[in-house]
Amino acid sequence: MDDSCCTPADGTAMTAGRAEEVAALLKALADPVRLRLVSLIASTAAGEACVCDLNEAFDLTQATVSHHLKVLHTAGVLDRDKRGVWAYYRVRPEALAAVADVFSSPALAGVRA
Amino acid sequence: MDDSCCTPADGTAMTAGRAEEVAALLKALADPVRLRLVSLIASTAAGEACVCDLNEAFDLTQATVSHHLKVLHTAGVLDRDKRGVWAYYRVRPEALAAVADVFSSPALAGVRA
DNA sequence: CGATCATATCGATGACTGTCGATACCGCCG
DNA sequence: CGGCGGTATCGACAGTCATCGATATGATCG
Repeated sequence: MDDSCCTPADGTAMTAGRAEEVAALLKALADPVRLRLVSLIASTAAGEACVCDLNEAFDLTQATVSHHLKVLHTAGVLDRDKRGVWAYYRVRPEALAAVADVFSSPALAGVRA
Repeated sequence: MDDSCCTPADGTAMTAGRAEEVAALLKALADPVRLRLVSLIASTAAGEACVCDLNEAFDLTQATVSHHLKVLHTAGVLDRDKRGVWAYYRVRPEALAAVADVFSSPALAGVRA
């Protein structure tokens, strides 16, 4: 009867609740436009970018870019700072680090060779 | 006229093409069920799991679990290995490492404090 | 105050996606 | 060979999402 089929999990796996959290964060980042937005903001010398610049970087409506920024902000990836007429966004490094941690953690990446 | 508003990007940002690639990978992972699937498989002693186990771990139809496995396989996150009647999936560590790398890279995470 | 400009919000629309039941495919066992 | 059981695929449906044009909000300038 060899091994029926199963190699049971050892309880190390991610809980359903944590999976929901991580999925929410990933969903915010799983879009080409939003990835480029984050990348653009992160690559500025000041560590922040104003919406006027971001609008011009894409072939999209101002409404659409604003929507993407809102999604990233709601997910905790970006911080908003309105100064005068202009709005500035900056990256929250903890959010990105959280993603890096999940996929560097032995529980996931540590599939021992 | 102070600083009109802009802090221009320095060309370090992610290209549109790369953003598409990364987004495709993230989209495959940005789902609670799929995250748990990957986690379950990665946490097995053998580094692989058969579909019969995975089906029982969720309150979902066998068709739905199979669909999620296909998405992960197509995205390059999982390897499939059909042995006899049973199908075994294992995690491709490179795929997860790729995600970890993107979000550890100075271009994104290196927003200096 | 009124005009103007930057940004956010709203409502609509077309595309995509997670889920299901049903069914097809394919090794296996008797 | 015929039936059985595990897995993948198909078609449908409901919910979500990216995008847009139009409009609201709110700060600045003349």
